[in-house]
Amino acid sequence: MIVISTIRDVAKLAGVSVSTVSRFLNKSGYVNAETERLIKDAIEKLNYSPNEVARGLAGKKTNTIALILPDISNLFFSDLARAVEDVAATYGYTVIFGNSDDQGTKERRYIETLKKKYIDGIIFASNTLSREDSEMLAKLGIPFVCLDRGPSEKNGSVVRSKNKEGAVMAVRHLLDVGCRKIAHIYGPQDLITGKERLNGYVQSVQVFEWYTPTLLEPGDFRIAGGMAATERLLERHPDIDGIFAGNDLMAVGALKALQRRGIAVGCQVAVCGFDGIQTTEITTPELTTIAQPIYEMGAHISRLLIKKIEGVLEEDRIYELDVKLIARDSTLRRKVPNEQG
Amino acid sequence: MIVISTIRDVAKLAGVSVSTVSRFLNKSGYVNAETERLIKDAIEKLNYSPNEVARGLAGKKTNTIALILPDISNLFFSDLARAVEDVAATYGYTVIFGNSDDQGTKERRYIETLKKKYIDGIIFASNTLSREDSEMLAKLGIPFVCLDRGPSEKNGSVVRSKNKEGAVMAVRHLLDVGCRKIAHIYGPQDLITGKERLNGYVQSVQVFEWYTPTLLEPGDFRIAGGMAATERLLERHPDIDGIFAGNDLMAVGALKALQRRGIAVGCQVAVCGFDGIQTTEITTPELTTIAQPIYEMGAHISRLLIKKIEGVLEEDRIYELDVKLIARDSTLRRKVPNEQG
DNA sequence: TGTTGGTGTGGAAACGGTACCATATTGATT
DNA sequence: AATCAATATGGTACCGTTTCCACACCAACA
Repeated sequence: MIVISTIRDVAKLAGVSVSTVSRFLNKSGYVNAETERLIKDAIEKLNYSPNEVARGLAGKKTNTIALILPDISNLFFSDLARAVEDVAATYGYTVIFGNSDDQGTKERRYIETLKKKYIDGIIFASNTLSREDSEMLAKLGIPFVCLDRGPSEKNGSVVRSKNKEGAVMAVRHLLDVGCRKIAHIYGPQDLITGKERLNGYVQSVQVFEWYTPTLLEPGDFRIAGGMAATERLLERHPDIDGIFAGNDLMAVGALKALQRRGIAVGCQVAVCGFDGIQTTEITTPELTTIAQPIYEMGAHISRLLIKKIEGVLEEDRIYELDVKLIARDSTLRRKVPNEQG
Repeated sequence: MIVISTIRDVAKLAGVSVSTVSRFLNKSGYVNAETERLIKDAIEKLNYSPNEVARGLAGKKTNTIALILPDISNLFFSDLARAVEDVAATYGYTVIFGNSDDQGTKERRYIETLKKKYIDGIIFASNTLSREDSEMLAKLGIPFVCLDRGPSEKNGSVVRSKNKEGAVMAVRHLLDVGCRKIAHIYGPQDLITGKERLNGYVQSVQVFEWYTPTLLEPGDFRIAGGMAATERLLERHPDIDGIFAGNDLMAVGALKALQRRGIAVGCQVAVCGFDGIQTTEITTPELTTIAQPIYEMGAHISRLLIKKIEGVLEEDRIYELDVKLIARDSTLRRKVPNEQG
């Protein structure tokens, strides 16, 4: 067993007081250049590094943040988590993660635990945060930021992308490649992502005479839901030639359902997703999608939280990031323009 | 700002000493039934719950474990992470994660940080842990367990699956569906998964006259690597009718390369992967794979670590979990037996 | 010459728990 | 009546930091 040295050991070896060492470590207050050398040497010799737990207790700062998300095994969130951790590590923060499965109880349990652990701040990528909880956090003085939330409450800063605008882009793209009857599989309406994308779709298509509300079909943001929704759509409207899915997973489901019916994706029916997860490159044909800057969102939200923690930032804001159309083979139709891949 | 109460507040309100409250909280030592009631009431009234940081400092136990993996955005590891967190939460542990990108330096940096934070134990799903590091951890008395490591060193317990056996299963399956010239795209040979799967393949095929070492091609366990390897294989052996890829991502790459050449996957060339990640259900055709029980591995390794932490477990062992063939359309050939899907 | 103000340092009380040790009471045992 | 073990409780040092406060020194300034 190795013996770990403490600040007292350093102080003793350097022949100064504990306070002086502490002042040196934190660059707070005066330390003579000469003394500094002594302390540095002692630290070197003892291979000392400060105990973070003791620091946490004394200073109520643990250099740890938490990331609460619905499910880390969901592609979107694992990408996000990667970004969050990258940025956090850069700033010297450690990341704790928790899966909420979109259940308020689980989320609350995490908050409870995190509070006891003096976590410095929380990122909610989960959307079950209730008003009471957010107020509680505010009262406790725990900084937090949210992903994909509406501006409904005064709940911290929010990072999201231009969902409605993206939906408009998707529809326009489908029209551009020649679609004349476009259906939409929309996501859960308690999620801003589900709602805004639906809004964008409706706004874009309602001017056309072919539009009818039966071209709308609900999905659950998952593959199976996308498949089922597609089946129902084809039942009602065998003549649709374009599907805009509320997210990529449902688009994958649509792809599978179409293929199962022997419908050629791209030629007969064009499919466009939303999110830009890695999986879209894996399907055959590759999936056209409105890509959110997932990594950037994670990096941004993470930086935001850290700024809040360190007091650099005070007012809460909503940040809307740009989305980007990535046209691929799932929307490759007759009138092929000789542009991007 | 809410005022948080301490154990002293509870003691005062209950009219007992701090020690008694502590004894009650930890169920250590005697506490009279009457006193217990008083304490319980006080705790209730003050909405008290013990400060984990102070506990950590006093007891050197933080109820926090760390999960070091190459990249959380990699499907395999995000599945694993989900399992680890689920189990950890059940046992009252919180999970910190870190991306090592398989770089020893990053890994070492995490260890350094975790040590200072009195983390209770570490799971290494990353394979860059050096002998010195593992010895250091042992000296520091920090329990740890590893995923997918060889028994080379005396480094904690190891959880992995039957890689060689799985490779043998893969080859047998390819032969069963009628393949007569099977190539193998192997993974990095510094990983036990890469090595053992290659072993299994070679052992299974070397008895056949068609076998030649040029049917082996290295890959990097990623999609692009799988594509490139497939290209090279087809160059050398245009007549191969089966490909066993060392993991699913490379199998996806093979799929893409074959499709790009207009080769019908399943009919002309059968493809089998290894791992059983979700993505295998998304490709067209769906990918046959040797599935590792990923969730189970994560759950198991996590339970193992917790047992080590709590002293229930002492000797280190290697646990080898069973793999399972999941036959899908990517290996659907002429002689179709009317069995499973 | 007494008063500033910057520089440099140490002592000690927090932070919020745990755990060891001392002490007290009780009923049973010898 | 003395001894003992089980029950019950309190006091306090300790975990390893930070931070506040007191104090000392020195140069400059009025």
